[in-house]
Amino acid sequence: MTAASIRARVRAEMTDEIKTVARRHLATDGANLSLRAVARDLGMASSAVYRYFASRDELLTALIIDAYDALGDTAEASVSPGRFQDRFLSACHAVRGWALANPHEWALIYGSPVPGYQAPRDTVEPAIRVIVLIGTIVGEAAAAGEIELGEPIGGRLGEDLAYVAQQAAPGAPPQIVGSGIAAWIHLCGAVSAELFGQLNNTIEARREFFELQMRGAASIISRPV
Amino acid sequence: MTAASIRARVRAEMTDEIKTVARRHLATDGANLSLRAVARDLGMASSAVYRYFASRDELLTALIIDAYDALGDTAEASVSPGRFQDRFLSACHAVRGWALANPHEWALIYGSPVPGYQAPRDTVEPAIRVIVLIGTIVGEAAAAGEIELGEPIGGRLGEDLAYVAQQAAPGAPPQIVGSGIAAWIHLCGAVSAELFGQLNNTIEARREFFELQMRGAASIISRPV
DNA sequence: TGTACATCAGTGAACGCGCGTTCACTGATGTAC
DNA sequence: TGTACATCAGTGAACGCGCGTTCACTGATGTAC
Repeated sequence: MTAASIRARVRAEMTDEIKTVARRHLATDGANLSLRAVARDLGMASSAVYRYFASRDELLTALIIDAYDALGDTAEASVSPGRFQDRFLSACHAVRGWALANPHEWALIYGSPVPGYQAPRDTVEPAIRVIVLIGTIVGEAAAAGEIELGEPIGGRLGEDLAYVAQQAAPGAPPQIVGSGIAAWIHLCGAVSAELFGQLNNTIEARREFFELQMRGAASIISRPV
Repeated sequence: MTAASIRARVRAEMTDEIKTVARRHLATDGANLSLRAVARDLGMASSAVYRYFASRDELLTALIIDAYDALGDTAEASVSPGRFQDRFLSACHAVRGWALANPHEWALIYGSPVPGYQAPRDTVEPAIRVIVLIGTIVGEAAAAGEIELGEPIGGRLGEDLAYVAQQAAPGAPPQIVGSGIAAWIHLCGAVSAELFGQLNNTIEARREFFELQMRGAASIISRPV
């Protein structure tokens, strides 16, 4: 191993360490996490962090990308061949499981936008992994004839959906793409509701309730309204 | 009008003015709104605000309660007698309309929790107005026979739902309460997705897509899975 | 009606704190000859 | 192999800022007799 590559590895490890500590700070500070506090926890001068991240926002961006990727990895890994509903539910439970294990990272990517923070372009690709996964599951089920097609969707919405289909799931019927996005939105809403406290003192059987909801979403996809 | 009541009115007006300015600051600062900045905008010393609110958190609480109440008023006012689906969709569109008009207040009440902020008890009652409204709509439709009952729900979730039904909609079958809560969660998820940017560069026909989703939610309620 | 007192809104200075970012620097480590 | 130089991680002080909250105070307005 060359000296240069050792240096690169040490640098990568330090970068990871900063991100790990920063992730911990998400719990207490949310998206207002403080560079100085992170540096303090690492026992280094706050200015040293600037060797690794050009600004606080860049660190935040790195955390966001990592969160999307970790969630994407988890969701993708959870899906194995099988029937539509099983695959869909696996993905949903994987998303929920990751979110429960990493609530503050979930809030970072699916919570209220951080005022003044503008996500750069390179967040887009990791950001769409879950919806692309759901699109794939739904598209394959449609191709396998497991899904009844609903009425075609016209108007502006029909065009939007046709465009998304063309970009992300060529060949998939637009109305299926619409159901897929709707299911994904319900999924995110269900996870956020649980995580952000909307079910407190109301529903304790959360996994069952989540499953009930996602079965409903799946049923709309396979037997549309 | 007695002198005392004049003073009380002036005080109430000043309180309102502070809240109005603070609401404006939600747009730029989110839930980190700064008491000093609010006072500055009002042309008064920051310490003067303490005549009206004991702390920053108390001001935040007032904004939260007001937001829940404004949303509750709007939703309740939108619902007139009629068939189940119309009533439900009216409520959904009213919620979405209010959220689009007041995005930062929506984020305050349905976005990620503010780190370190603990909502006091008096936020609970305003907070549940929308879900209570949906519960009422669903319950009345069930009583009128517009809704097919699904399979009874057993286990822990069944108990939770039975308890909620007993508290909030006496007489309503628990499985209907479950569908109502699920629909409300999808509603919140759909509004948040639109507001928090999840549909950017994907779906432009937002109202239509929202309607499609809420029709789906309504259909699950009236013809359960 | 007039006067003494109480109430209360608002001021301005201060406390003690934390923040992001910059900058000149030190010293270790690597590279080229 | 030894030396001169370049690279780069990390330091510590500083800049300029904003924050929530407290406190002693002023002065206007209301109340009780």
